[in-house]
Amino acid sequence: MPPDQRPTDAELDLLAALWQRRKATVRELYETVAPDEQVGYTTVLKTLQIMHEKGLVARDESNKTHVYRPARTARATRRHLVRDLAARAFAGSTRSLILEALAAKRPSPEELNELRAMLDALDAKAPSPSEHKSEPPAPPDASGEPT
Amino acid sequence: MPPDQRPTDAELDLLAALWQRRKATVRELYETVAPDEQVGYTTVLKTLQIMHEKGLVARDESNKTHVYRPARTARATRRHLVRDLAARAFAGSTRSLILEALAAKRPSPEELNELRAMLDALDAKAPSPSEHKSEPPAPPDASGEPT
DNA sequence: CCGAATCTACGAAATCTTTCGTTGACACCA
DNA sequence: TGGTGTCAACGAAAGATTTCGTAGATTCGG
Repeated sequence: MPPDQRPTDAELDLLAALWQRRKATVRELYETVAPDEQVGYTTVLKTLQIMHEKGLVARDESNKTHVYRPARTARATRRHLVRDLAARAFAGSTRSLILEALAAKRPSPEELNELRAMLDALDAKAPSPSEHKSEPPAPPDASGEPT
Repeated sequence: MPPDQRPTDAELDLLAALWQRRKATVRELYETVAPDEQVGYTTVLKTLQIMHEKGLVARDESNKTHVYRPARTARATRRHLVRDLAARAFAGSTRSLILEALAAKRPSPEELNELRAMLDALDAKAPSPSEHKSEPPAPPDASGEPT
């Protein structure tokens, strides 16, 4: 029953679309996703229904045409995915995941400065002991989607 | 035939064990992995055979007891996984993946300095145009496993 | 040489994921 | 009102992954 499963590939495609739109109908998602992936309308519908069962999305059923939205924020899901990948492929080390990500795509000088700024912001706040309670003071969300 | 598939979860467990040992027999991997995961010997064997078909591992068949080793370096596979996650969950942005990873586990001051050093090392080498040819000048592998 | 232990290969069940066809409800409009 | 179109629900096929049992070969110790 853990409401925190890792989305499958097909599910993640839909989540990604939902992160951009905040909310959407099946048809909207179908039209967004169908050009890339090669899927039919009912496939999208069914996947959303499964995601709803799993608690990955919430939906508004007050109208005939249901409106879906992510059950968690993009940030929360993404963080979960990063942690999961760190656990499975980086022996639990988020740090070495970051190092590898840096190597994976060499950042531009601007991005390097941005990252530096991020690091400075992080140790400005004395390394807090509480790993679980408080959110790390929202680092600038560079992703473009709504938080 | 692309020899570059994303390892499945079960496969990644075995790969992780192989990254540590560099090479191992089925039994060794079984004993490594069985306590955590709950799997039988032949499951491990079968999975390795499949991984061999897929080109994820190579094996020495000169003795009756085959010896397996990763077909690619941990770094290459990890980088692939990072890129893949960036593509699927971060709209292709490795940078925002990194930012999320920083938020996921606040690094200690030492780690922050390490990361800073890494950034400095990166822009010391003028951002090379060639994205494909040369490896980024091996950043210190902080992961503990053999490269 | 014999039996026990160990190994690979293979097949197939069990499970999870992805896909789509069909059905019935409902809405719209000519 | 009746036809057309859109919708959710459902079931089930197709595909991928994970699991293990069984069979046959090899090795090893007595």
